[in-house]
Amino acid sequence: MFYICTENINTMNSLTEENYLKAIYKLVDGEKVAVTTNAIAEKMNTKAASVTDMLKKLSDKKLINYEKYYGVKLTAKGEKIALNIIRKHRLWEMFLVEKLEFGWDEVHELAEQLEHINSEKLVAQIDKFLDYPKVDPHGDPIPDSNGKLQIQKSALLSTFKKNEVCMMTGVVDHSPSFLQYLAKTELTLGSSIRISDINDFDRSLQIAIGKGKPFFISNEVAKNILASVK
Amino acid sequence: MFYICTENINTMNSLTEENYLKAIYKLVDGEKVAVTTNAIAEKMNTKAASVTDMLKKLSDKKLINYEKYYGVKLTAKGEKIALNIIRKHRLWEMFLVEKLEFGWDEVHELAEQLEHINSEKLVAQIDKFLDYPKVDPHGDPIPDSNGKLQIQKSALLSTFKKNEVCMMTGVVDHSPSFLQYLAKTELTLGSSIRISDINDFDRSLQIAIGKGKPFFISNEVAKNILASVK
DNA sequence: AATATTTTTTAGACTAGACTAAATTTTATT
DNA sequence: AATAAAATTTAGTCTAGTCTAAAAAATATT
Repeated sequence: MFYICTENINTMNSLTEENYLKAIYKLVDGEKVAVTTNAIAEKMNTKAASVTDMLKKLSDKKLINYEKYYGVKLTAKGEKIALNIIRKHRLWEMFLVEKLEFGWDEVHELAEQLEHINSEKLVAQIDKFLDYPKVDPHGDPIPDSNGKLQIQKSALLSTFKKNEVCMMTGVVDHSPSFLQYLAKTELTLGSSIRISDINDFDRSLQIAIGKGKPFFISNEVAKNILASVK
Repeated sequence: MFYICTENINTMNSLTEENYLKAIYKLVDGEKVAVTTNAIAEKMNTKAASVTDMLKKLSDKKLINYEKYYGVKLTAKGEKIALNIIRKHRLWEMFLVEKLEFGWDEVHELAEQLEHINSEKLVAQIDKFLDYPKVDPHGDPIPDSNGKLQIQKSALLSTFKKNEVCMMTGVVDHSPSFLQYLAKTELTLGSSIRISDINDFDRSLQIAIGKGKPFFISNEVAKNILASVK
């Protein structure tokens, strides 16, 4: 059963409130479990006591369902707001990479600022300007203006078998250091990857991109690359 | 005598501090007089008492010279920060109009948000993307990255004489209603204007744009249009 | 020059959001 | 089941920025 939120989400929420909603959304991550106070505190780089205060506030605003000592879930409205922020974040990242020559490892922090700019028209125009992209520079799906998210079915590169061919669709680790490492290889979104060998010793892979010559990647790297069968 | 600020202006200032500095800069407007507390309060839509508090704070940070009961002036550093915000504001306005199909009457509010985004690279790239514009969509000059402002020598359209030809370079009134009025005429930045007649009765003007046919504008309108001799 | 008016500042209070320390509730361990 | 440990909440404090009301200084008026 699905509830779709038709409420107007463009009531003013503070920057802090928006960041809490986003953090809760990311901690839920598809699962139906309630999010704990400590988990939010860690994600927000703040203390549990501060989180409790904010949870009361968000609960009063009907953006989360909050039960003392139990945890929180987003309401339909809260989730829609969170998805709208994520939409803006990913569209801005795409804009920075596609139009302003930013590297995919340097857009995150800046998008954290830009995602809070409040203007429906701006978002719509950026979307149009980019020709309605479906994923951001890291392969993460961009929610549509109704907060609908296209779920992409991808698996970790580490789960593919020898000689299989797949296409890189995203990354798990978004850290600049990992993205910078990838930039040194030929591994980018859309790369056609063939697993030419798997080494039993350390589970490292030998892969080839397109018709290029094979090279090694560690199992650690393979576990942070998303790919879909062709 | 001119003092050029070579200090790093990228120390963090709050959004509120930035808005105060901008307000003070705009109130000084080239003149050397000190700005009064009440004037700032009015511009910031706040109360004089709140302004006094902030002036102390900005004074402690060496961004303004503040003497009790006398008024304030920006220090070189304060002025540089203000100009940097104005630079960002005008570049964003230009971006919205040139790239995202915004009208010149609807960009101001949005640019008020965008001007506080903190990223040197972003500003540099937007500037480059727009091919280093010298003026914003309203004809206001865009300060360069050192905070230098190209002063444009323009006069009010109401000061020109009969049969003179000039080019529209800007507007005095930036309100959406005035800009929307102009959009209904052919008066835009760069328009070649010939004063075909001046009516003694109400000081209204008959003007022609390029080779178009003449039409009337009130003196009130003429007083809000900037133009330079060809 | 004395008084009235306006402007500005001070003093004290409020809100959002954060913190520490203490209290409470839940969960884990014996 | 009793107790220990961990998680969470409460209570009280702090800062930034705002406010009102009162005090002080500057300006204007008689």
